[in-house]
Amino acid sequence: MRRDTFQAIADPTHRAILDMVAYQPLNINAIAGQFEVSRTAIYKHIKILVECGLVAIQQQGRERFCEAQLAHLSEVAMWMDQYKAFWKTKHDVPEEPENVKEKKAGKHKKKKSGKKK
Amino acid sequence: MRRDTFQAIADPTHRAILDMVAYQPLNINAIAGQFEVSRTAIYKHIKILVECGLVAIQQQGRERFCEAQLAHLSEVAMWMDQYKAFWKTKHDVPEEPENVKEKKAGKHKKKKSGKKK
DNA sequence: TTTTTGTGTAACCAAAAGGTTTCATGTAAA
DNA sequence: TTTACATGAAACCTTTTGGTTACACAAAAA
Repeated sequence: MRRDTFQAIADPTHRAILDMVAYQPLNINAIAGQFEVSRTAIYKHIKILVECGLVAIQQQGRERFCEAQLAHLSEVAMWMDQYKAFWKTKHDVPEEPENVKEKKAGKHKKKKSGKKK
Repeated sequence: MRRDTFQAIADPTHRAILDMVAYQPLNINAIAGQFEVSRTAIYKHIKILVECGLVAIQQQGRERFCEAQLAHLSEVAMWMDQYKAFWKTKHDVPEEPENVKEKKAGKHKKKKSGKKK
């Protein structure tokens, strides 16, 4: 099971949880209540975030409050920093490469000799 | 199948491929030759990167050269930007978009002047 | 021409991801 | 105490991921 910051923020649910607790700690039930899936499923997501160091848990009575520990995002930031020149100098609307359009249009299409079975 | 930039860069193999082709296009065999796993496995990774728009493919004869299209990283950067305060303040590396123009391709991180937060 | 090289893809497989239900346990409330 | 609540975790299931081998085919080389 991969447990790094890149993997952690790859999951949309993880990002949603981080968005929720970024500015105010919430207990686990409060977080789970915002999602369609079960509390257990959300609990597993939170557990992963804790293992990655992106969320810290603070016990208060029988409740456990999750608070964001976003410093670990710097790992991602540092990796991206080396490529910042490739997208910061341009506008922030990325262009779609031709190959992607072809692939999305249909896999049977070839660039040159179009005979494929 | 998730096909977004966050998911794309979550995979260490994907990041390694991007690192390889960031500054020079390489054909698929050349990329696959750098990994332990089979060419087919690497091909699938490249395909995902193409579908995410992070790699573009340019055909030359029977070879297909992969080149990085890192503009899509801005999606990740924009999400992280909102939390920059949580980890940027310790390094004190503020952003100043007006001064970025002299930045060229390269791994050098430049110190910039100006205050954002 | 024939052979080799570079690539695309199908079929298959094991492991991991991501969900569920169920139950155990500690704390708070009645 | 008894009950309700908040959480942790086990057992299980289905789908996705990430790999393999085998093969097809076009382009380059011999």
